Amino acid sequence: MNELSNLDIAIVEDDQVVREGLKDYLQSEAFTKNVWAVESMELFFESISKGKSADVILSDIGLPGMSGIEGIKLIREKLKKSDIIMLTVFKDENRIFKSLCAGATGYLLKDTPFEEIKQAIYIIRNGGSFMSPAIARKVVEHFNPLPQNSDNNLTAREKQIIQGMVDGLSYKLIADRLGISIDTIRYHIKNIYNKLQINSRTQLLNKSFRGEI
Amino acid sequence: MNELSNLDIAIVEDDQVVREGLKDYLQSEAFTKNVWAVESMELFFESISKGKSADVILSDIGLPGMSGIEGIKLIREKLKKSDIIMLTVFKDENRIFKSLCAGATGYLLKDTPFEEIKQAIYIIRNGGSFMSPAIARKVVEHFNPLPQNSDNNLTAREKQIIQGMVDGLSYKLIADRLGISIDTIRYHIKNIYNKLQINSRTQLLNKSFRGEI
DNA sequence: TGTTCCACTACATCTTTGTGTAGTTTTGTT
DNA sequence: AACAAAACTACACAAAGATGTAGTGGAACA
Repeated sequence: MNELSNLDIAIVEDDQVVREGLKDYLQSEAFTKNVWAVESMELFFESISKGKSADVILSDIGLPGMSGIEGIKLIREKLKKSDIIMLTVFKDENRIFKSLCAGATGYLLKDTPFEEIKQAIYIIRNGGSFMSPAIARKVVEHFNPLPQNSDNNLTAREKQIIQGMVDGLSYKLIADRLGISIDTIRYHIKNIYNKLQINSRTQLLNKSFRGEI
Repeated sequence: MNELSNLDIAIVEDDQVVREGLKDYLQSEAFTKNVWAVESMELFFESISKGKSADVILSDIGLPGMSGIEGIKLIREKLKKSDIIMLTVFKDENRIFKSLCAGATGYLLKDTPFEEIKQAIYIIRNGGSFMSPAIARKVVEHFNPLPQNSDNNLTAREKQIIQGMVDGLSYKLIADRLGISIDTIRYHIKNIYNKLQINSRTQLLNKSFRGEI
């Protein structure tokens, strides 16, 4: 791993103990040039517009005024080369994915030891990414959701029809594909929609994309 | 972090040096009960059916016969409580996401030091997850893809119409929502489909779900 | 003023989708 | 054999979707 130096680090954290403690720790590290800390996103942007810079931003989510997640989006536009690491108590999937979708490159829980925060900064500035293990688990499980509830008891034929729908085929083309009549397609679709309690192809597609069928 | 003990660990790796080296290392660790190694997935399943067990499976991807990824899917069905960690040279997104979607709970690159593999096992068996930093970066960036090519130049109004389509609304309901006539909806949809070179709502939805618009 | 882009509206027409009703055949189980 | 479930087929009809043609008005710009 390459050595780092001269990093400007910004901390956005409303809890004073954490803010000052982390600032003191990082300031004492040789790889940092300037470490500054503010208690809100608004103050962060104010400092940026006054000329302060930040290679790495450590940001809480629950902040007074603008939330950390909202702040990321704006940071993403203004500071293209900065890395944003969430440092927060929140471990719900909603906030995890909103943060990642907004552009965070790291996600650490609040109880992460300072030494590990430093390691995460190293890793991230070297092109990698780091998440607290529990966060990484949720991210990994996002890609392999638990087997869906199959009590909608679709038959094999019905699943074939659904696939044709998802593939964007008209009833006629699905019928051609399966070698049956278009009226049989309609018959099956009637049953499918009843089982799934929907009444349009769009709803079917939404369910499919969400992994519900 | 809780101490672990009595773990059965299986290694599926066709490179003999890595396979034996890793087996020797893990066997010497106090938290392992039994460490066994095979050179293919087929042999892995053969051993399982003969009564061997595995709490953690360390698996390569490029294996003779059945690939590691195909193996995960089968393992996922047979061994619900096992953790599968990929240990591989491949760092392409295709394989990363296929592995995660198949159910892997960790993903390590081949050059990961043995000590770090051990730490990853600890983390994963304690409910977390661990990925090599470069892998984690690709996973994180998956959630914040680069800004999409916007040269389909949809107008603001067209985007509103698309949103109504994605929400599953009929033309009539979209018209109601926007306070315009249904003929205007049709007019916009004609333009939208021309710009996107599609001709059905399903194709529009597919593009939307893929993030192309 | 003229041009371009955008939004809005209307009409016409054909295709596709969705739902109800009715009946036959096939397959699997008891 | 009887029964249930699944699959297949047909007809009817209304609503929704897709596409072409035509026209008006507003905003921005040269």
